[in-house]
Amino acid sequence: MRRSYGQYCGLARALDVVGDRWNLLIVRQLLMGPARYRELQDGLPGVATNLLTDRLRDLETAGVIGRRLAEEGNAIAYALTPWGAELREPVEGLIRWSTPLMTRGPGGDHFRAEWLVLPLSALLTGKPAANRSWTVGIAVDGVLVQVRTTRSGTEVSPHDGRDLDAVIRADAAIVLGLAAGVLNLDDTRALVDIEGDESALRAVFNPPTRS
Amino acid sequence: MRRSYGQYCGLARALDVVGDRWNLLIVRQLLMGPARYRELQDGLPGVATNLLTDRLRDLETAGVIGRRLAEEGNAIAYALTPWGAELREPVEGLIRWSTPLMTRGPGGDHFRAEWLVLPLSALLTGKPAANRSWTVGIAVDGVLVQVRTTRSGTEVSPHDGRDLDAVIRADAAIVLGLAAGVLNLDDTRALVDIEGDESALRAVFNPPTRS
DNA sequence: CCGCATCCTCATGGATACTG
DNA sequence: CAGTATCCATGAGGATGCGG
Repeated sequence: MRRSYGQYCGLARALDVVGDRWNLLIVRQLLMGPARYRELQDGLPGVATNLLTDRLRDLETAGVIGRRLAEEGNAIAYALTPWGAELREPVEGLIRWSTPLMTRGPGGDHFRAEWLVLPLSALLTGKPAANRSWTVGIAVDGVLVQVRTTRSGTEVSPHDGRDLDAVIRADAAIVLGLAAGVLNLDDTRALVDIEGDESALRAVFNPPTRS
Repeated sequence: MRRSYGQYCGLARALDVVGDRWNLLIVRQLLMGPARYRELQDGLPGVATNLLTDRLRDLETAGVIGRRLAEEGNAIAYALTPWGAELREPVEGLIRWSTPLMTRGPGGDHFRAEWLVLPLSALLTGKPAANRSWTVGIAVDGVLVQVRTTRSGTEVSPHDGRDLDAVIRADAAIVLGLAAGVLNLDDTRALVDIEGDESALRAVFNPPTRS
């Protein structure tokens, strides 16, 4: 663990635990589900193996993650503890805050379509619910993410094979702009490829009752 | 700025901006209002002057804070930009997450009563509103923080001199436990000193309709 | 292969002294 | 008061080794 701030302040103590470099990105990966060491390394381009090991130990000691035997074979899987899973709220808060940084586009940065699951969840949750259920697919870089809106809320996940009312194919920045509400479908018509029932996409991205 | 993660991911880009050591603690200080260099240094025990200067420059370049002339004299004051002020949400999320780390008590850590304003705001906001307005004082280490509940919400600030319906004097850990709902007034009777209308304190700490 | 541990280099952080 | 300058300790990042 990096040197403690030594302050009796909630933010300082939270950062003593998850403020070290890579820690919150490890949590991001595990918020999408348990993962093995190799999967974490793949999802965190640039992390050194010694750092990843160190951070996993630190987070385990602090009670944020746990190690257990993976489903298949006798390998190790890492997963969030219940307390660790509660980091979803501040992590999604930071993701919402980062919207101005994301709508600039990816530049030369690494990108994995799986990284869209959390931002879409953070941005779409809390929007007014549609008057019926819709399941739409968002295709970025050949990866299909699924958004399901019901009257009780919105959930985002990798595509599980179920029927989709519509699919939109676009760049990540466009998708995030649509989800954040800084872009709308009409303005981006030339930049997106739509199949299926377009009203489903409107229900997801443009809340039905705006006025 | 520390080396970028180089990931087109909202969390990674947010951390590229505010993930460096001390950055979020500087934001914490500025969430309580604009401050001068000296005040920041005082509120961040242990920070080296070169680091504070570096971080202030980084945050200014990124658009999180701004410099302007202070009210008095020709000194410089630092303040959050509108975008920087939006960090309140993720910061309060981290503070709420840190509750288990805080109820252990301060240990040997530095403590300033002003640091209670944000946690109390994060923990008390969103609790069911009382059926009338109350203004209570919370005295820790001789510093008086004021909590005002109205039907429209709860606001926390340093005491501004107005009349208080009640005052509670206790250790910081007790106060945070009460605000987080892991302690209640009846269990901590021996550890707190109460003046004034106790029902005002119950309205603030123990939501009126629990069942 | 997977899951690390070790070694090495260099950038960064921290403490202190100093200056316009 | 509001920072610079300097020095040293620490941590990050990359390469490689190695047991199961």
